[in-house]
Amino acid sequence: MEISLFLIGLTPSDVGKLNRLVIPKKHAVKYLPLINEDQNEREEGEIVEDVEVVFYDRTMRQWKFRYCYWRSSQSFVFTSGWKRFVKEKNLKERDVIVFYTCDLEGQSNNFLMIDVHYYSEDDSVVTGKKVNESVHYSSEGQVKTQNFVNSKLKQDEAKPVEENKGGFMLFGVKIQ
Amino acid sequence: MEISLFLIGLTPSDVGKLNRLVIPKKHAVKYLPLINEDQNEREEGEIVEDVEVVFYDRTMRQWKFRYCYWRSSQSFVFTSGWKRFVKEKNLKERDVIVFYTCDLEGQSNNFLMIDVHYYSEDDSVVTGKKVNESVHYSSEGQVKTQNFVNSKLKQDEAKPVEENKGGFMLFGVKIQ
DNA sequence: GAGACCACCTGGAAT
DNA sequence: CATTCCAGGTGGTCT
Repeated sequence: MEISLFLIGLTPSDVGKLNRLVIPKKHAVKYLPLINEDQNEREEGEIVEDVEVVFYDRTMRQWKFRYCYWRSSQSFVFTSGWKRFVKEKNLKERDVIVFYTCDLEGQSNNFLMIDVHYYSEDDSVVTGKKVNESVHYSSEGQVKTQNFVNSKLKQDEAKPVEENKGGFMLFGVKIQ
Repeated sequence: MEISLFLIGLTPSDVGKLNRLVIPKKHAVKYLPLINEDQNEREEGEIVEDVEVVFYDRTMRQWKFRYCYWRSSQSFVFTSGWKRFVKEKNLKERDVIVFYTCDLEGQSNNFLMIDVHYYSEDDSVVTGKKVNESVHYSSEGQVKTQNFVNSKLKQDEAKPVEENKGGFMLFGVKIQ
């Protein structure tokens, strides 16, 4: 089954000329590989300065991003590879990307997935908060956009979808 | 006594969002600390990439600027600290900043001073030249703005004020 | 040469 | 209050 890890609502900068995606720290430290955030960390811990992370989209196309920490702004970012993703997925501000881990019934071939949810005026949006914090969906498990909305994902919270006996859900489709 | 080193007439960019002040090269190389202008300069010459320069205004408030060379535009600039100066002095384009060195009668406590001359329509301006090159004053030693105009400073030229026996001039005021 | 990438910087907002 | 975070920037390097 797939487990939704976190969502990111895209800012103008995320899809603009800066060619980077800022990963909110709370998600970065929780779900992404450990990277060196500390100036004087040079121990055996195998903590590295940056790392290549690999995701798959719904078509199982592979996407690689350089994931690193910018000390000066104390922020976690995807750099290399992000621009291509934005262009080929035609991402715009307020679109939402969703990160999943795909756990295939105890098999060892877990992998990470990435998918996009294009912004629509129809989606209800919590007002008065910035994009990153205002993501939620009003539908009851209804597939609204690209056949891909997990119901009741609210307020940028990661929330596993419920398990289905005898199969698993992948991008809103039940696999037997 | 104080010695006027040079003037800079502020451009829109100097007071805008670029957060930098371009120092005309002729003044930078003549009056400011040597910084590394050359790609392959790595010798013992103690020439550094950038430097913090310290000035004092008429109230003896200290102002620090990062002074560095931008290879891409081949220009000498103040960066860090400049924006705060612009904001707190409420500088606008065509205002003029004046750099002084303050030489206290052979004492070793020389220091650099910075002051502002706010633009006024009354000031006659040489036409047809850009702001940086068109600075001059029409008054005959008359203090016009903020009690601070040194007379006959023309065409962006550095020109020492005449010495006064028994004291020195500081921001247009004779110190005994 | 233009664009992508890289390691920095900054101000405002949130905490 | 001070500190952290991060959206929006920068110049420089490489391709």
